[in-house]
Amino acid sequence: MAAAPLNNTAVAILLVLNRAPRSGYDVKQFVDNSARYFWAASYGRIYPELKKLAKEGLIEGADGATGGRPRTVYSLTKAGKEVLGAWYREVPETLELRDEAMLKIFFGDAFEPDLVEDHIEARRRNSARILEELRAIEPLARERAENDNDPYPHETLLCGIAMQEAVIAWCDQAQTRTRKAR
Amino acid sequence: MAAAPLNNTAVAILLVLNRAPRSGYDVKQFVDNSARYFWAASYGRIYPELKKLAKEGLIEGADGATGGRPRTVYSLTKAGKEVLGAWYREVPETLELRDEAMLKIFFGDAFEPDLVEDHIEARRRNSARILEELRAIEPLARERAENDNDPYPHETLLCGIAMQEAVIAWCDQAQTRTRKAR
DNA sequence: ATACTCATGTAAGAAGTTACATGATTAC
DNA sequence: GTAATCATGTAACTTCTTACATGAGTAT
Repeated sequence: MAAAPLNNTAVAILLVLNRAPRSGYDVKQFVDNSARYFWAASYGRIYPELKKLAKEGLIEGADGATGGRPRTVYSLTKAGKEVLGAWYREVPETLELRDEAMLKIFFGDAFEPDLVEDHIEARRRNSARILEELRAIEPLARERAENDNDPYPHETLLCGIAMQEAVIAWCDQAQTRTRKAR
Repeated sequence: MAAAPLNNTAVAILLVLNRAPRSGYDVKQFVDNSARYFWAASYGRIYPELKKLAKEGLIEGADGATGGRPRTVYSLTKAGKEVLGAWYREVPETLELRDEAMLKIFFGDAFEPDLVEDHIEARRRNSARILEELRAIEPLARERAENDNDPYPHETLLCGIAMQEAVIAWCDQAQTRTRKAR
């Protein structure tokens, strides 16, 4: 069977399971607590995808029930590691942004200036909130980077911080400039 | 009939038609040439959505054939303007990013350092290419902002430039830091 | 002539969200 | 006991991409 290309959910699952065996629930938690700002996955896709990957032999499930609570813990198979390695080597990479506030600002001329300013302000608040969250976990991430000798999660966090700071700075400048022009 | 919430394609269509009547083809062109970096739309969604919006009475089509080439030019109805205005006033706003390079970098520890560096480099090139494109159209956008007395498209362009610059700066720093650690 | 752009559309399938349903365990 | 969290899943629906098909006009 030809290797079907890995979808967004599949790569997230394989990457997470490559670190350690986990349940579907835990995969979702891990993604939410780490890659959430640049990669999303929902239960509605994770569970079907786990079954599909298991059927294809890229992962395998084992019973990991804790007490009476049923639980399936999945781990990568050798085939799964190979497919993941091949995917990792590929270079053309998705880069998609969907930014509704920016869309509203772009088309702002057709609406009242006050409304546009609200959206610049909303965009600012959104970035400020994310920035706060990122900064809150940054010390821990830095510590982990040193302890585990793995700089990458911390580095991507720094990228997120830099991006949010850039947007916030722009919001401030844009507000000043457009206010002055009124 | 209760107002169905506007989807991503619908808002793009309404915003574009609110500026001036256009064909489906032209809507796509306009979005591609302006909002492309933070809002995407495909023909496969635009044409069905045009019919749906027309059926709902938010837009209406008129024959705009040029010679023997058939063409339907759509324009916003009064109802469409109202729905668009209501949408514009809403504040909770989608903000989604899907950044495959960042995902690969995050999970880089499980792979060879050279590969991770390739992905940082790829991410940098990607942002550099976008930045070049944005900078190329910036002078024209600035001129238009002054002539049309509409600062917003130029402002969002400046935001895009700032974001790309931030990512590029981070790529440079991340490469230096992770190389040093090797 | 031939290649490109204009212009509209459909079919098929993948991907995705959201809401719902179920039940166990744990912390208060 | 009750609320929150752990844990798994499905159903219904929307959205979206991609590929294909068609044909007219335009520039070389």
